[in-house]
Amino acid sequence: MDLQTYRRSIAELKQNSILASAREIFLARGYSRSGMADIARQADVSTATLYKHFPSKENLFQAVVNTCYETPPQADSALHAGISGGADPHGLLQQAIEACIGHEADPAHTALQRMVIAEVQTAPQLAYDIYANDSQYRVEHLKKTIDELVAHNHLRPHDTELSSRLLLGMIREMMVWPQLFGLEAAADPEEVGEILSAFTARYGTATTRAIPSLPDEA
Amino acid sequence: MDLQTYRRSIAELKQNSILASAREIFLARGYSRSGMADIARQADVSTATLYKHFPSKENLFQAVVNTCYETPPQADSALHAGISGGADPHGLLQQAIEACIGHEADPAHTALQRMVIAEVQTAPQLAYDIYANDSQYRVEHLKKTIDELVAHNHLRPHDTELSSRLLLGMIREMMVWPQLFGLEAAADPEEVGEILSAFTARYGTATTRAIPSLPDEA
Amino acid sequence: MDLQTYRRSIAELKQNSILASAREIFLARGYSRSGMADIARQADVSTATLYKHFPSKENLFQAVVNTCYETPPQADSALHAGISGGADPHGLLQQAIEACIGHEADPAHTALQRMVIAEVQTAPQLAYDIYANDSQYRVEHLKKTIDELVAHNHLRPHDTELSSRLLLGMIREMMVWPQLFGLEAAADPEEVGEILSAFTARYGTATTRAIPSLPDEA
Amino acid sequence: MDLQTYRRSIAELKQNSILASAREIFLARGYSRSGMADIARQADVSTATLYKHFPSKENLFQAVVNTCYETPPQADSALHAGISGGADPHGLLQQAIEACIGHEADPAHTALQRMVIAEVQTAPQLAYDIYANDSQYRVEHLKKTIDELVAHNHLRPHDTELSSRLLLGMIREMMVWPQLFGLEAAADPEEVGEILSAFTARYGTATTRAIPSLPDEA
DNA sequence: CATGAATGAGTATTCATTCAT
DNA sequence: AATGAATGAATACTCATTCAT
Repeated sequence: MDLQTYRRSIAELKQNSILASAREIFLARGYSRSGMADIARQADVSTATLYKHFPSKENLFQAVVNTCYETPPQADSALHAGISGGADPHGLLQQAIEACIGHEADPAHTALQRMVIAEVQTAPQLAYDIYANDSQYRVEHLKKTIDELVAHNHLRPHDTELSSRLLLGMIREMMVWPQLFGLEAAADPEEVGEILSAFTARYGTATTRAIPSLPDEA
Repeated sequence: MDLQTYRRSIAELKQNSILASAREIFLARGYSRSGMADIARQADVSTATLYKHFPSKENLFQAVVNTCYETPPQADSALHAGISGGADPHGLLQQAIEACIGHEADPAHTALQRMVIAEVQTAPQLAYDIYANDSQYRVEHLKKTIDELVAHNHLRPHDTELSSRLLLGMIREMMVWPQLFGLEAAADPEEVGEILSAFTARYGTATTRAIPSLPDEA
Repeated sequence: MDLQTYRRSIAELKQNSILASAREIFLARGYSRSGMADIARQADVSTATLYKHFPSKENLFQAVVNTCYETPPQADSALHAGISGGADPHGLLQQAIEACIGHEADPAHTALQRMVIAEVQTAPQLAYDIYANDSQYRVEHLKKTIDELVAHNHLRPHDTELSSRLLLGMIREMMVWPQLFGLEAAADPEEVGEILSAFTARYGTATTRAIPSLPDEA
Repeated sequence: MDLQTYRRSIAELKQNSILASAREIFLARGYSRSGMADIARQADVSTATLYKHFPSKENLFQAVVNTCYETPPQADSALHAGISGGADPHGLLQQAIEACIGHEADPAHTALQRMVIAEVQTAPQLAYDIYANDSQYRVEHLKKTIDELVAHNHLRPHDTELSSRLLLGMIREMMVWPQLFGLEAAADPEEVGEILSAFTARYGTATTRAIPSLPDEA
């Protein structure tokens, strides 16, 4: 039985090595320009071994994509701590937005999206899954904060699902879209501030709405 | 000299034929799955002729992408006519948004974006150009309307460049993003309405801002 | 010693298991389309064990082919019983022919022949052995009956080795040859009758020869 | 137009070169052990060119098989000349048999049959075609002579289709079967004589039947 | 100047065989 | 002694690009 465990651990090591190699190469070159031989070489295994672990290029690709979504659930304790302690509602929203930016601005994440987008025609299901998973993930994250603020009367009750998406859209326009086309996009505080203002202008209560104003309004 | 003109016209015809064929095939199959031989066959020229006109696949691809942006600037006469005639400001904004949606929802446009995104690593300059051109085009279109509305005091003075981008971001989140991942996305009037409300809430004057309200506000 | 015997019996079991598995797979798919891994899996042993028992694919193939010829010689008691009891000589010959057909029509037998023929260039000795073994087997079977009939004066004395081969040739033309090429071949009584007639016409005595006549002979 | 003819002639040369190379390699090694690269190399073309001419290995194989059956129709003038001139009926039959042997004993023919037999499971239609074509060809050839002899009362009227097949079966047993298994088989005059005798014993008229007799008959 | 035939360097995938445990 | 993971060499097939005519 010891042998089995040993072998399993070895296999896991190799598999991880392959996945890492594949991830790197796929992200760097895209799906079709990545060769199985290259991936194998970089993972220090033979192509045959590679195929023992992943029966096809597509399969390997999917596995790579999946590993990119196995992110450990990050503690959102800061949020709850803050809201109960009467923390600044603007600060909380801003934090949520910046967290979202942090995720979306990850170059690996962008590269992954590029690949999936490139393979929509070939692997529509994968693209659908990624879209659903990804958008859902981001929206839920934002929505949780927004719902919290609504619950504490810092935002007016409304369709928070939709408002989250609009918020996400503004963030993406600023951060993700340029990156997707290869541009470096840094989070500009002014832009983040304007996004925040636009959001509170629509969904804030009298208090929260009042704070950020247009430059020309006295 | 006549012979030269004749030859030049023939060459132009062939070039156009090649471009049309390449456009169709590229859009249908994506860059890497498109073969030069297929493009040549469909364009009814030899591969050698194809290579005379476009010295490489990448070059041809760039040319194809460029042709897609040589669309004639459509007359927006309706806008100016409307605004002078005291037309409904909400209606005008909505028209602008819907025009934007109409452009972005074009499947060919989406396919093109997919391809350019897929080739960012290979052709970063092209991707940059497309991003700049495309976003600029859409933003300018929206900005023109917004500026017009500002000029007529239907919106408050503000950084319309930025507000246009935020507006575009919300539109894209609803329309472009799903399509990019292969999902069908239809323009939902409610969503469009909410986008409009969010925009006017932030940038509208007292009059325009008041009209659409959250359901729970009396 | 007990341990050794035990081990030997285990080894024999495995060997048989491997042979059975290999036989099935070889016959079903042919030599080159059969994989050692598949054979091992079906025999429920590891590939290494398989290679311990049979050092190469070709070796295994030869062993398989050989097992197919280790069929126990079936008792032809019916024959001797019949001939002493003054049984119908035509009936006896017909029985022998039909027994031959029965053997040759076995799909497994045909598949085996196909494989051996396919591998003549690779394993000429094996092919030679099979040819010798197989033809000898069939010829001897027929010859025994023929000799018996000669002994009882139902056929004239002659080179029965040669006549057996001619008889076998006629049978094979009707049964084996089509099957070898994948056609279904059923034993047509008329054809069998004609073979019989042809045989007795040449080798029969006045009595036996007379019985089956050409349609146009009065 | 001259260019076209030139190119066509070149293409034909290459195609023939490929076919010759493929024929040789296929016949020497069998289908599955023959590599397209080897065939291309021997034909002095690139694999890509090979694939331009024959879109797949199977296709090439079929083409090779077909070329083996494009034998020029041999003049059978000897037959008709002979029969009208009152030639020896035994001699005519013997000639037909020997012609048949000549064809069947061709090593290339045997190798071809081996290959087709080996690929029955993969290409059943091809095997069927070859079987039908080949057997039909041989049978017809024999049948023509037999019919001729019947017409001239040298053989009794009978089902010549069937008798041809029986004759072919005897020939094949002596010549083809051993060769198929890799044995050299030479035409033994005694055996041919016996085949002839067996045939005339059954189908000959009183005259023709009488000539060759069993050694033990006075 | 246009052609289409030709190519070489690649592609993913398979398999008989061996080796560390 | 048995395992199953590992391998290297091979396989059929493709494609962007060039060259002789």
